[in-house]
Amino acid sequence: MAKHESYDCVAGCPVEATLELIGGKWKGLLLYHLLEGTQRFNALKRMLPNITQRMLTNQLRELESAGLVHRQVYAEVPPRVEYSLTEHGRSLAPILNALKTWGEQHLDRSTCSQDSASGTAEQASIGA
Amino acid sequence: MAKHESYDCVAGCPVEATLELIGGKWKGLLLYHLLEGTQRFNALKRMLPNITQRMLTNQLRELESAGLVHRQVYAEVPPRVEYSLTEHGRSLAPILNALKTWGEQHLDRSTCSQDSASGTAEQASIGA
DNA sequence: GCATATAGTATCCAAAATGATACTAATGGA
DNA sequence: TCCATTAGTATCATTTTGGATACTATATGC
Repeated sequence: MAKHESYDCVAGCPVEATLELIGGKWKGLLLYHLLEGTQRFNALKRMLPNITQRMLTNQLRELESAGLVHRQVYAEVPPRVEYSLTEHGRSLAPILNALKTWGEQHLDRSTCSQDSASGTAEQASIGA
Repeated sequence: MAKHESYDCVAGCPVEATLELIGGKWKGLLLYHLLEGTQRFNALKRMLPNITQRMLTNQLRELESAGLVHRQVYAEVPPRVEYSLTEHGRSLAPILNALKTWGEQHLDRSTCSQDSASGTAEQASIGA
């Protein structure tokens, strides 16, 4: 999504601005996983099997410059880098949970490859 | 943002899926404005001064196919088309409000051109 | 001496999103 | 007769995103 520097909105501007921070391809996911606690680079990579290193680095750096994520480097070999949410990032928790809840209630679950509930059918397909 | 068809996430998937629905460049804004009620095409265009017709049509159509927005065409001349939220769309209200509140509290207000509160300075700039 | 692991970079390319601009139809009013 | 209005389309160019691939450093274990 292209950034817009001058928000030409009068009313909904903060909505767009917030959406821009968390709207990268993997950012929602990353934030969501980091909500569970500090994670190393490779741990995150394992959680997102299809992400490339480039994108993982990239998205994490963007989250870092947005002040949402803290990056802690340990001078060891092999290197160790731990990522965690800042206070700022943790304050997104209600939003992330709202997104998750809405998605679970309103989107067809079948798009997700695996999930615990596969027999129960109380989920609404989009048209409903 | 590129769509991903097969959500490779096990846990945060609904977060990403929901984000995809509302993550278009103007979608957050459009949904936010439609929360206030039914709007005609040109009314929306006036609310988003920098949007092009192409993008407005485009984003509205996408919201429509996502089942979030209803498009009512009146066979008049000149044409009249009214856009409103579906139930599905209205159910996003908590999310949109959460995004707005978070943005107001955590983002530097100065990026926004105009807004009512310009004297009070209780907003935190990003670094805080 | 060599492979392994970690957390990256660098480069190039493809695809998707967005923007600019010009065009349309039908009717009412000046 | 001509212009304005509405809600679009069509076409093209540009920008932004995302993906593939190959490359790096260095201590450790074998």
